Amino acid sequence: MQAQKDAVQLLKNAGLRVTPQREAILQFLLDYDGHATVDDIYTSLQDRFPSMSVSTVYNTVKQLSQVGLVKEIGVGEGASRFDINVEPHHHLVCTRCGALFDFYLEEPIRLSVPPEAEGFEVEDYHVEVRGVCPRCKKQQVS
Amino acid sequence: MQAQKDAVQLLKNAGLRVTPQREAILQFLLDYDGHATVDDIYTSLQDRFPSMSVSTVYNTVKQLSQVGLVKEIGVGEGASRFDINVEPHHHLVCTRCGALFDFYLEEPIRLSVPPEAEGFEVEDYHVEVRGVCPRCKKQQVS
DNA sequence: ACCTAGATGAGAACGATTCTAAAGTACGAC
DNA sequence: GTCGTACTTTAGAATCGTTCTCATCTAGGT
Repeated sequence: MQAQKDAVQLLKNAGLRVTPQREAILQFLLDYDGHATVDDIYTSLQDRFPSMSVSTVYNTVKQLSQVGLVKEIGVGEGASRFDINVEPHHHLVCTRCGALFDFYLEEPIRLSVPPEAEGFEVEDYHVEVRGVCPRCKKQQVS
Repeated sequence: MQAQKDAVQLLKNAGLRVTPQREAILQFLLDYDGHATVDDIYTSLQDRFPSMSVSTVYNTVKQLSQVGLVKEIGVGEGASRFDINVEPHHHLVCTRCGALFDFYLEEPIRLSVPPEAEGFEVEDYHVEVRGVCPRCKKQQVS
């Protein structure tokens, strides 16, 4: 019950109401090893919450990301993914199978802002590296 | 007629059939100052091609990007944008108004690939910097 | 126990994109 | 120049991810 307590506590600390659905969704993300989509969450919780609506999942992950408990990552094609790792980090995306890996930059980027964007106030940035993951490289019919 | 010749020539060189629609779409992108969406292209060419279908625009931009004549950029929310600038470059996105600016890195990124992704073959990468553009900063009710 | 702001659920609605199938056309071969 | 065929276009349906609506429900303070 330790892990379950954590989800409840995190919600409370964030000032969010604790509902069974939220608790389950946050707990799912805490336990999930990877980057879950809304559909991953929704289908995985079907057993426990047969009547939960997709809207609830969308609402919840949106709120969780607003309070900084999860991070939304929208890379490549298809659905957004949600990451319990909220430290600034970046992603490798496999262009063959869509697999996603975290990575960190050895040093922050240095950018030269063009004249038209003079005064642009940087909030954060994200690097999306595209390529072929090791597994797909093996299966390659090169 | 110089510009028009260019589009035709580019298509031929790329090994694509030259149709009036393709020529117009490529020409539109060559002339367009910025990052056009499919809808920008579609609505702008309504006058000249009243019966052109959105599918044609999608098909065409997909082919143009396959042969490297344009680059698809999918940043932030909403529709993909298409860029005639195919040099490697990156983007500033305004989180308020969605405005998009090109920028270049002063030096390439250095990344440390995590163990799970050992052997990942990098094809290319794209940096998306989020923040507030100068125009929105002025209008801010801070 | 009660009230009420906020959360949930079902399904409709939406925007971007892809698919389908039928009709049309570019362009190489003759 | 004409012909044939593989490729294109078109219109609209279909799909996918996401948001919206609104009636019902509930968490949590009083």
